[in-house]
Amino acid sequence: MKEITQTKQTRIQREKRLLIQNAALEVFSEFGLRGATLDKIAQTCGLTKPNILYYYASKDEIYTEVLKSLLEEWIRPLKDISEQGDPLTEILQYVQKKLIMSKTRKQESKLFATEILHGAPLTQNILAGSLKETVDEKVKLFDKWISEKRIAPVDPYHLIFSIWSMTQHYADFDIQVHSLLNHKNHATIFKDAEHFLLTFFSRCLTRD
Amino acid sequence: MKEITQTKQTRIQREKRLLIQNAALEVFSEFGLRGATLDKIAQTCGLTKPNILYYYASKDEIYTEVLKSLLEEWIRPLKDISEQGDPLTEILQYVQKKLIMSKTRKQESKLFATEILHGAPLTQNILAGSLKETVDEKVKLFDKWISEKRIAPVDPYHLIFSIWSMTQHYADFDIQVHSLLNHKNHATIFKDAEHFLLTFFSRCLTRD
DNA sequence: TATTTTTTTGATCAAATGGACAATTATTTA
DNA sequence: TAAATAATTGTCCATTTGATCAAAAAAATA
Repeated sequence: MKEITQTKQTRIQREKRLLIQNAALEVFSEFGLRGATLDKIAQTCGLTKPNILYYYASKDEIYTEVLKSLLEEWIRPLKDISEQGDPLTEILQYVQKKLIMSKTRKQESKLFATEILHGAPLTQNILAGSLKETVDEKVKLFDKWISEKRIAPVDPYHLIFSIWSMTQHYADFDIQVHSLLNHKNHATIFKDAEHFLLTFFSRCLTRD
Repeated sequence: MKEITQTKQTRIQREKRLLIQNAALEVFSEFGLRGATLDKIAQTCGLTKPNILYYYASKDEIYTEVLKSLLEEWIRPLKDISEQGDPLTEILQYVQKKLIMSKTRKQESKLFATEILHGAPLTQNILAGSLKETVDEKVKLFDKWISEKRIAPVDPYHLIFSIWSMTQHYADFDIQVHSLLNHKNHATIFKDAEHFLLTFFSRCLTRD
């Protein structure tokens, strides 16, 4: 097996690794790290189990890689919040982006949630690292906006938590949401959710 | 092994079953259904594995029982919302109760979240049953309050989702919350969260 | 095309794990 | 206290599963 650190990857290596990652995301997000089996991943991507272990040293390595590539994408929208823009618009846009991610990246959301829920064994350094950095930066920005009276005073950390929790809820708890809404049309639910969230955060952030 | 359906349970049966349930809650909430092992549960409560299987037919049966007893308690505060009380006060009190549950019943919250996240294989009937019943009832009440202009107009279903998601976030994602808040004192975090949530929902529900 | 390198897989292993069971011990009941 | 019932445990089993490896097949390279 080739070293992961090598710079040159063959075409086949690139293709197969991606194939495995996609299958792994599907299986891990549904069953969790321990519930997922190499057999299921193999079956999902149409490879044999030893073949998978030719590309990845272990099940844990697959899990770690899937999670890593997910996390970057996960943080990005937060980084996009711009000091130049209108505060309320910027924040509401962030809410919208997060909600869209819940709709289009449900598997990623669930995988991330499961990871944190079970103690973030493989993510703790990232949580304390690049995520924390970005969050702290935006918290400062929010505090600035508050002191300039451009948004209503709220604890910026908890504001961010509220955006995360409310948007991700539609991905992570989709079973419950659909069940309670009589299995209403998927698009309708997200349209309603968007309207609710934008109203909600507008009201909350424009109060004196 | 005695039938579960029998009415008379011996003292030992009652004690040991409770012992097992508590240990199971601890282990299941940390590792999930598949990650939890009978050995771990046995070790946690100081019994032997065969002894556990003397009281429960299978691992799944333990899981189901723990989850069932959890769900009743989980729904209760929602039922407490009273038509007689002041609308805003009633809703804010519900928020507070849910937040307290996140603080004092973290394991239950995590177990429930994991269950829903992974497709609610053992809970779907309850979701569609007694929980849905209670939710629908309170949604009607909220709609009534809105039509009477006693609270601001919002989609009641999504309002409930927002309360659930924001409060449970402090239990389910505690690792992330603590990590981002520099491992600040536990009590302080919940005090801040409470203040944030009450401000948040007040603003949102008193807008015209 | 011949040689080398990469990729694939069937067979297999060892550890973990849910569960069974008979034998033993403790408790209750008559 | 003796008999009956309940509780406990050591031992064992079958299955699952992550991982190994040597041999075969395919692809790249010279």
